[in-house]
Amino acid sequence: MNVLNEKGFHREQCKCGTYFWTTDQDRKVCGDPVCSGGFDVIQNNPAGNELSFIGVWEKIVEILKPRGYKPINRYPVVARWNPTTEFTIASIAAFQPYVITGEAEPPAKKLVIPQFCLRFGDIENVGITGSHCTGFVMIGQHVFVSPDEWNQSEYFRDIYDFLVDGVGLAKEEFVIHEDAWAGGGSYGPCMEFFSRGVELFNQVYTMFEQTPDGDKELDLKVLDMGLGQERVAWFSQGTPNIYEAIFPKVLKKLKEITQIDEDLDLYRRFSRYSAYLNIDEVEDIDKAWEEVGKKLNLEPSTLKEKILPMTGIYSIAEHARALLFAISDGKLPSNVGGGYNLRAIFRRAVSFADRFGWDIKLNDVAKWHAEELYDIFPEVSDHLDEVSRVLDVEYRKYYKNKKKAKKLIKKLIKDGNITEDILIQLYDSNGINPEMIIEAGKKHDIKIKKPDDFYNKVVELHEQKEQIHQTYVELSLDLPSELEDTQIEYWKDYLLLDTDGIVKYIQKTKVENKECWAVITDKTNAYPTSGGQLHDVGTMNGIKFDNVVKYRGYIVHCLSKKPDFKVGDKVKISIDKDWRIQLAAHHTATHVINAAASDVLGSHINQASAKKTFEKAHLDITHYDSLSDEEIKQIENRANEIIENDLEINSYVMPRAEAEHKYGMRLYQGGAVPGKKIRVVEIPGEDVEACGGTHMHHAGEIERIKIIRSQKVQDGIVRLEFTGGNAVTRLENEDKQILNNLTEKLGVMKSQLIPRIEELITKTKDVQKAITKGEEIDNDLLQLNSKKSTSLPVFDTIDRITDILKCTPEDIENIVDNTLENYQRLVNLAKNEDIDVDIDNDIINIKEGVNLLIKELQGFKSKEVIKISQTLLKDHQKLILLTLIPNKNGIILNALLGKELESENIIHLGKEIRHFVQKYNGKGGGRSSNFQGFVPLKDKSAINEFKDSLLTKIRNLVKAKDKD
RNA sequence: GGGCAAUUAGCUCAGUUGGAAGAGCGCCAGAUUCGCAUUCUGGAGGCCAAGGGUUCAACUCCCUUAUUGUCCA
Repeated sequence: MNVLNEKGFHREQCKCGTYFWTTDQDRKVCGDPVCSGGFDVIQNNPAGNELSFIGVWEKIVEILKPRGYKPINRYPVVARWNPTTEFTIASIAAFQPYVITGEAEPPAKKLVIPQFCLRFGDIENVGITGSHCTGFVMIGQHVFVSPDEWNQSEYFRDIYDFLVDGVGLAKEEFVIHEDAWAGGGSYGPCMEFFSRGVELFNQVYTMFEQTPDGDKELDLKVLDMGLGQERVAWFSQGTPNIYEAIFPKVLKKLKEITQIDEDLDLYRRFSRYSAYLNIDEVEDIDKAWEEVGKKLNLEPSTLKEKILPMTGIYSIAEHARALLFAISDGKLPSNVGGGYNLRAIFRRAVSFADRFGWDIKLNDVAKWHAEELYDIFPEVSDHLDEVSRVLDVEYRKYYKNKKKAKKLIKKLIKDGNITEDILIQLYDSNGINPEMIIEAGKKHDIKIKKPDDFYNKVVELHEQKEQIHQTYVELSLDLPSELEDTQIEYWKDYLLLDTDGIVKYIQKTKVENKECWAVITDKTNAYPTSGGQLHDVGTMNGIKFDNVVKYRGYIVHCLSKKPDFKVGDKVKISIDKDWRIQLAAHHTATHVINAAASDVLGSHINQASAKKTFEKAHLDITHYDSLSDEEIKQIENRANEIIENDLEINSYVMPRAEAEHKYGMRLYQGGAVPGKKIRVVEIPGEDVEACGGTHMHHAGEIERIKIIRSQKVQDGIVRLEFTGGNAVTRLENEDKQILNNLTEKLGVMKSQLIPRIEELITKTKDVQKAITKGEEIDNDLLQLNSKKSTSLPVFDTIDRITDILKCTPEDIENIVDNTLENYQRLVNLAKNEDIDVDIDNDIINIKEGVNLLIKELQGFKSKEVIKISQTLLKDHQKLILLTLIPNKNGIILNALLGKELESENIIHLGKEIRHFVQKYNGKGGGRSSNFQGFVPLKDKSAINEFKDSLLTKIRNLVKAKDKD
């Protein structure tokens, strides 16, 4: 490196193998803290200029802007534009993948960006090691140029000058490592700047890409320099840890509230060794504390007592800042996906506050951060209310879980015998870590051993169980290499149904496990399944195609019959009109719903996914709670209001950079979209999305939207299912049909349906109860006679009925049928008066204090008979009660013992009767006080014979018992 | 994206190898009291999350679904 030689550096190799550059003739180790023995920033701070956190950014702009670097705004931390990552983890992620691949123009050829990033790999180290953060700003120095414009020494000199002139670091103070960096299929050499054990930044020269044919120089060379704004600020100020340097105002407030016994001097000394407490690199964390204690001449317990409260407020402050950015950029804490990381840091922060009994709300801490960062990130102050609401919900969930955990632990302690498996299971299923249980155990003098490799075992548990995902069968076609991409016609106008195309390729193949003839034409208006919208159906020269798929740049029509045309022929492609209009209605409706949900619920609403078919559509939105009926109604009303206003739906195809500049990252609601140019669909003033779907011209064409239902599909994501256009009418007709059928079944008018169904349900219940309890049955219960009526629109009526019956609309008729049948059966039984037992005449006295009753009950269910028996036995505690229910296959036999006989141990019904019925090919069993079973006897006289001998048997058994 | 757990009275939860649905709190009534609190007695309140399967018999076993929670990537 010419520049380095010119500045007086020379090259050395460290014992760890790394090549490095230094001005120090005697230096033999590289700058990594492991090789050079811990951090050394704090002693004799080497930086000449003290820069505040924001000052670092200001200084870099001051030095690099005159040299042609354009300062640009940060991108969101939720990387919607980037299909390779969920969160923005580095400044270069803002330009991945499409700028790097050359598909999209960069905002400027040379730029600097203060990119807030999230990384959750080191959560446990935050606050402890003094240098780790989950959220941090990576200042990017980026250049995107062709190979002939590339000037590596210049880029190196620019950042070198920032370090020497901007930070005021003498060149003797740093060491530069040579290394290589690879990622995303491309790679290049890099230079890492270390000083006193701290890596300040890393400059990567991405110049090559790996291809199957070997390495190739990239058409677009990329400079990727990422500088930790926090680290440089810390370094230049020489504070005891990174946190004191980056948010001093927030820390000041936290220290006021907590009144902690701050010992910065101790932390200063401690921080020299805190890298030894890095969870990732240390095997036994307790031992590590011990060692650090030794070096500081302190007992590990005293050390922890002094240091931990400080790590507590650092963690709280750090996590609150990360949460502030993540939530205001549209990510919600959740139990799945990336949202889980947010929940993890939230809970870690809150548990620090709980452990020390501090009265701190993260909502406030986030607000203070927004204030402290206002000069560099004013945008995070815009969403503070929403952030606060999200945090409140999170607090609620946290405390609910904690309460539950306490209860579980209490129970466990009571039961004793806490095994390793139980510990693992509790952690995995209930989130209760072993430390909590051990602590609780101590209070009750129960020793619980935590296995040494606990967390490894948890990981193992998951490794064993996790299976390989099913991959769908992909289409594979042998396409000629010169075939050009299909020209897309369907963006022009959704009502364009017919178009001509030249056949380019025909092959018999299988698509989604169905045989078909795949046909590719030079251009087509047939929409392939994509962006959550189902494919078109239609005909090609009269031959039906019922599927259309995307295959690389081609659109493949899947024909159901062998085509009679050949390659080179001109064919007419026609799309099914109803199908196309319906899908367009559903797709446009999805955008309308998205806008309406955002209006009603707040700006945190983002699309998580969506699906549009012929029958219905659904949209998954990010929201922290399930929706109330009221909210759903509001969204539906708002959506229909947009339709009534008949706003125009505009679509433009424009360069990606221009679209991003004009509309921002909200564009990527449906996910990342490839291509230099993207299509933007806009409902002016309501919604803008990058979208390739077929859309209507005006919102009014949707006619109306009906939200069918909403459900929480996972924590933080709510699904709205709805229909639009003709599908609403179709659905309405289906529902009308259901209601018509119901009026017939129940013999009422439509307006009386709801009260009648309610009546049916309650009277069925009441009759059943009256029968089983032997109560007098009110005549009113034996007929459906309510005259009440309520008048509701069709959809609302169906909604009400599904509520009452706790079922889906499809099941309504079935359930009403079953309930009616059951009601009729019960009414007949009640009228029969068969249940009234003439106790005095029917009871047989076996001996003193033991009575027997045998009773046949037609048309009852086994459960009902048991209930009736119970009622009867309440008044006759010295009774052995036998009941028979004849049905078409035989008789169901039940036997019960009265309470008084039960204690006298007079007979073992379960065993004895079981033994007895086996002679009749019967089956059954039970306990000493009851029997349930079945005997396959159908003939009346056979049943009577069976009854008699059963009576004799029981009488003999009871008498025999007497003799013992 | 995947794994695991839970779902029983208005609430918090028990329920043994399948064999008669329970407790505490709350609610209602009666007694005690000048009245309230308290205490005592009695009572109401359950499609055991939904659907299917196995079985003579399912809260219990198996499968599917829903909801809630949790852990991992």
